[in-house]
Amino acid sequence: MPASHTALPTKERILGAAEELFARHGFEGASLRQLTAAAGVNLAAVNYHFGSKDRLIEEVFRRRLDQLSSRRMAALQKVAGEPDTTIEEVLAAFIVPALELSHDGNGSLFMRVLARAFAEHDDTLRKFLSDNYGHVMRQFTAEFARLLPHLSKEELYWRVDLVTGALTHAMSGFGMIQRKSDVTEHVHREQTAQHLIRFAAAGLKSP
Amino acid sequence: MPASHTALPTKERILGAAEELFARHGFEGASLRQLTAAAGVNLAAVNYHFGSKDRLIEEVFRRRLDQLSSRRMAALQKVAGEPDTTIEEVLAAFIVPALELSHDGNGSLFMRVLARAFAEHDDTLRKFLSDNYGHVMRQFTAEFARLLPHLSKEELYWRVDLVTGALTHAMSGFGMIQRKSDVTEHVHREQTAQHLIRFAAAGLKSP
DNA sequence: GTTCAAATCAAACGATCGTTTGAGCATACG
DNA sequence: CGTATGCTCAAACGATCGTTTGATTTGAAC
Repeated sequence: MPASHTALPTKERILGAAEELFARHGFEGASLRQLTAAAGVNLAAVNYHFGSKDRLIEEVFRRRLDQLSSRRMAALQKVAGEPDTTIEEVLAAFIVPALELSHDGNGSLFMRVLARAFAEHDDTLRKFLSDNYGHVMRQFTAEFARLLPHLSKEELYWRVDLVTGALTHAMSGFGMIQRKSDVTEHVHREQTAQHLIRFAAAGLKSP
Repeated sequence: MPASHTALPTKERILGAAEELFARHGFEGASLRQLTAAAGVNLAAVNYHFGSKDRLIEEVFRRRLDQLSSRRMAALQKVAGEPDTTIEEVLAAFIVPALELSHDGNGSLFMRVLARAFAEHDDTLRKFLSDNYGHVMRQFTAEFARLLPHLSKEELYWRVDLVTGALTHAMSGFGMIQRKSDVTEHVHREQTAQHLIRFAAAGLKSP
């Protein structure tokens, strides 16, 4: 049981420290000794609570992606299939939940972890992400296909891949983009979303 | 001196194996023992020829980026500053040399190494890349600024960052995109370049 | 107060890491 | 031939890795 003087239970503290160290040093670069020291827990706690380092990595993804995916799906359902839906609305359903995550606690660190997972062409990790969250990408692609009926299947996949690459890259760097002190965080997030949506929409719609 | 029956000298064999293993397993994930075994050389050869693993990593970048950067700069010089230059021409100067590299031997593996370097926010590596090859990015950005005078500095940086993110992501996956058997490699490369250029140009030019 | 399971702990496991050493081999030059 | 010189090699260095163990502590149930 968790000690009462600690703010968070051991499991949560490990997940938080893991997210930060995986973002900064990669999955292989961050050791369990650094990680447990940063979390203020015993070395053996990782294997006790998660079973192994690989399962801890999966839990780091699960904790954030469960929420992110369901928010994206919920936002998509509001516009999917409607007769007057715009590309920009679908992109907003994809981007805004990720931006909300980026501005919530250590969420921006998680976007860096996600960008690493993209760059690592690790088969095990890709299969885990595809099995558990692939349906989200398929739903969005299907909606883009409906709104861009003149594009061939091949052309559509190309553009969706380029959009996700650009957005993942951009959002993994959000921690560094300084918000000007004369705009509120909410306004800043709104402006960022507009940047990304305009750019991605132009790329998708290009003739 | 190299043994006469081996096709390549030890240094080249190490660089080739390093490129492949860094692409597949990352800089920390690929060990010198895997690496030297794959190259068919002795473990100590890395430290003898390169001094350390970190210096080997730098050499892997240097071998490809020296060529890539000079080709990009040469292509840019042909259109920079001219009165009738188009965005598409500047993007071609950036993209085509990278595509040529991707289709040359293990070049596509190097693009994956480069994508990893983007994802790793490692300060040492970023400084090395910025110090040695940052002038290329600055030249291209300056030319984009000339062709897109209505964009604010901030807006321009945003879009250039999104373009490089999308392109690096896309090109790191080229090894997997299957060329249809009824098109020659040259035609395939041409088609790929047109995909990327159209997408990026639309994003840059969006109002 | 006793019991019992969950949680934490220090310590050690074998494996692997990057790096170094010193002997041995090859070729080129005197 | 003798001898430098460039290179390769097996072996070992200390450090660190993920994981496991067994004892100890904790807190609630009875």
